[in-house]
Amino acid sequence: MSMPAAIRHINQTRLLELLLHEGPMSRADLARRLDMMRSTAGNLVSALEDDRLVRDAPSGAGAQRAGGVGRPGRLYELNPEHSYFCGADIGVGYVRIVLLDLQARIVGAKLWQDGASRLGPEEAADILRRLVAELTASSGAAPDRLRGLCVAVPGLLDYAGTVLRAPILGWSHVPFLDILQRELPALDPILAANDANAFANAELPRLRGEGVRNALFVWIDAGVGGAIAENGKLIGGQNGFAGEFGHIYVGENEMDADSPLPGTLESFIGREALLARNRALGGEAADIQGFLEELAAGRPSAKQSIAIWSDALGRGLADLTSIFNPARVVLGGPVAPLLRHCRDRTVDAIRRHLLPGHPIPEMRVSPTGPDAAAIGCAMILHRRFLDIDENLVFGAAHGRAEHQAASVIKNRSPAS
Amino acid sequence: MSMPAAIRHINQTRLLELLLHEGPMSRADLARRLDMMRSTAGNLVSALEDDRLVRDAPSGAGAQRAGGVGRPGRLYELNPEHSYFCGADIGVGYVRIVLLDLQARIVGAKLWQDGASRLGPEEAADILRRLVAELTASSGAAPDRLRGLCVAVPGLLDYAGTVLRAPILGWSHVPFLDILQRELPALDPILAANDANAFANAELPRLRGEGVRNALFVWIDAGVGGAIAENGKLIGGQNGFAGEFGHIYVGENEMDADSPLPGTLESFIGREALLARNRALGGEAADIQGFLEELAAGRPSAKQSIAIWSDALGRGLADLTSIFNPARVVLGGPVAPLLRHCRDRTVDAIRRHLLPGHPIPEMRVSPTGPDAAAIGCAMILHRRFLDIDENLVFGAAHGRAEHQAASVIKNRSPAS
DNA sequence: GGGATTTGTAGTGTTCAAATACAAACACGG
DNA sequence: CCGTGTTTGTATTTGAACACTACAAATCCC
Repeated sequence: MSMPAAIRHINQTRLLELLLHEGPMSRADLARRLDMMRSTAGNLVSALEDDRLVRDAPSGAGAQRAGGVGRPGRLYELNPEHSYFCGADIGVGYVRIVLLDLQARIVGAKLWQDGASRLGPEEAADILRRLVAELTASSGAAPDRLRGLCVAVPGLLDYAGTVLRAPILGWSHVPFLDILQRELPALDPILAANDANAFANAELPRLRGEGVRNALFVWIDAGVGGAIAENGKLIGGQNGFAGEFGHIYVGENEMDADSPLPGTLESFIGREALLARNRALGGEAADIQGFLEELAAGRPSAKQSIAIWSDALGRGLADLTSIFNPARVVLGGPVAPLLRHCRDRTVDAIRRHLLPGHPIPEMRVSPTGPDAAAIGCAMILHRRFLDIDENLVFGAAHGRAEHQAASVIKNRSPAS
Repeated sequence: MSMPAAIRHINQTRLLELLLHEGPMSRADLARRLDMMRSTAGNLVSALEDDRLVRDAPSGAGAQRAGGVGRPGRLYELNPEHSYFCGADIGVGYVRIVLLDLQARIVGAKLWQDGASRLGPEEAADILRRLVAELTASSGAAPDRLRGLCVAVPGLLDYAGTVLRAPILGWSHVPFLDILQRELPALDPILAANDANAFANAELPRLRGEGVRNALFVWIDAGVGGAIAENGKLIGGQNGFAGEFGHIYVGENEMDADSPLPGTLESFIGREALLARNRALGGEAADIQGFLEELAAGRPSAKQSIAIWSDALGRGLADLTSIFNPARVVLGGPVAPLLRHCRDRTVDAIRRHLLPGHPIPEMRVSPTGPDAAAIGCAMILHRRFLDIDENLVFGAAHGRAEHQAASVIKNRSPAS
């Protein structure tokens, strides 16, 4: 990138991110926050307004600043209609899809369901094509403003978008990204991501708002996945496999007989493992809902099961805490709400396995609903659209392995 | 940073790093590699030459390019005498210190030893002051060219440079960085680092040269520490504690009775644990050297001990591999050479605890000698001196928690 | 209604990199 | 030994972007 253009790109990006995170601001506000001259900020805003990336904020919004002395400024905001980002989530018997606008707000969602059918990749791509078309139409999003699609899959994906294994779906070595790109040629950036990673991306903006930049995300469903945020960014590892917390060793008394790796976290705290232990102890629940009811009813089997669940989770999180030193742990997925009934025991277990004085991360259950993975996928596209393109600024040499897709030439303005 | 200056800073940095990693080059070479005009590269080189940061490469070096058509270029290199970086390592009964020049070459080293004395922090600072003075003098480094000191400590440090605990030294809650800054007021950037982290910094340049950007470093001495490199950079965590691999859980059959956390990796593979198990099995070795001799002699106790050591290490590395997906694992420290006698068994143990097809990291024993931690400390300073200062380029908002010391205003040219 | 205060904008200057043109240094071939 | 081709290094011009200054516009307060 020619160099003056690079610095323009940096300043544009800083301005757009500021509007995203802090809401409507005037040119003068922007100049102060970005530490530049008002004239420069004004120049940038004018250019961005010409590109329709920002627009006048509706007069009501933003609450003109309180200490109303001097000429009031005109407030600007990101133009939500400039771009839309589509995120999806494929599971057993369902496909979820959501649409975010440039302000990262949800403007629509759809759910396709079909009993217990295990979707094949082509079938999934076909459903996605239909859902994307319906959703953009019903949301009133101009089709040429759709800035890509990202699909979450409950399995292991490499950077090339190949699903190496997704046992729940019965997929193995499926070049899913290639299939998607073939079946949906109209959508330009298409990405595929692991579901636990997508979940983490849905949670990251909240953590950013709270100033938390180092966190662990643990997704507990049938299997156990996760992700690691260091300094606000997720870690990928050599092949994009980083964050597989389900296979760490926590003890000898596992429950899930089907587990290919005995003694691992997943075989203690995954859904089937929990329910199997509960049954072995005399319970009858067939799903998490039922288990929580048995727990509420005070059945000893349920109490004992959740105690073991809690101890295993604590053992695993203690290891992860001593490895990563996160400020927070966010649990997500259908099994995560169990934490609400054993938080103290879990924290105690973590503490017991660490040296005295070691900082214990805050434990949270994700407030995001079942759309979390789909939202996270859309967030990946959204962030990518607004991020600084470090390759262009620093030149390719500076590193940063390419994530999940070839470098997109940054051109936020449409061909206008 | 005023903006044209920022882009100048980026280009200067790219140029200096290119000279560092690839050796002497001409202005035309630089222009090609950095994708800029020859005139621009020439301008940059002239300015850097005025600041004495680069100089003509000695005519012998660099082997004027082969296809000798056209006017030959004058080769430039980093001026090694422009800056020196001092790294140190404090252990039980010894203090090591090394000096690197701007080309990251070792220009001198010193070792202070005194039996088994446990140094106090003030005492250590005092010894360091003497060693630094002696080393700069004997190396012929101009004192005003010394660009700081970084000291490794075998214990847990936070970003403020406080040693929370270093049981081997008997330190606890020691504000070591403050003490160093008070006792060595002449040295400007003074940092303190964990020894395993420092070790990792000594290994990073080699990995970079091999194109490995995701790696684990495991330091095995009395205790077990480590570090994680993601995309070429070490991970710190919320307080700088990330990389404490010694406390992950690997089983019930630990050996070190003194270990405060039973069942952890450290209580299986740390030096005392290994030697204790060997003795329990009939061996007599009092140190690693002795153990290796017993092993070479074929004593069953030693064979059995190293098998257990290997299995525990494999169990721990399997967990870490599934968590991080590193391309390589580098072992360092006095106990690391044991791997050479049980590599296959260790790799098998890792594989057994992972799902089939999961990539197994390459296992290496660090080739760096006992100076590794001190060298790594000096490397931290060296890299910091040559790195792009992202705060100045992106503005403070862009993030990146400050590492180990307040932001240094980038000014590579001395007050000349 | 006048003064204080803040916002937005226009014009000027500076610092870069890009582009171009040209002189200098060498190899090669006759 | 000398011209030709090739590459290097440098001088000059041009353009892009921000910093800075000055000033008009809009509002509040007294």
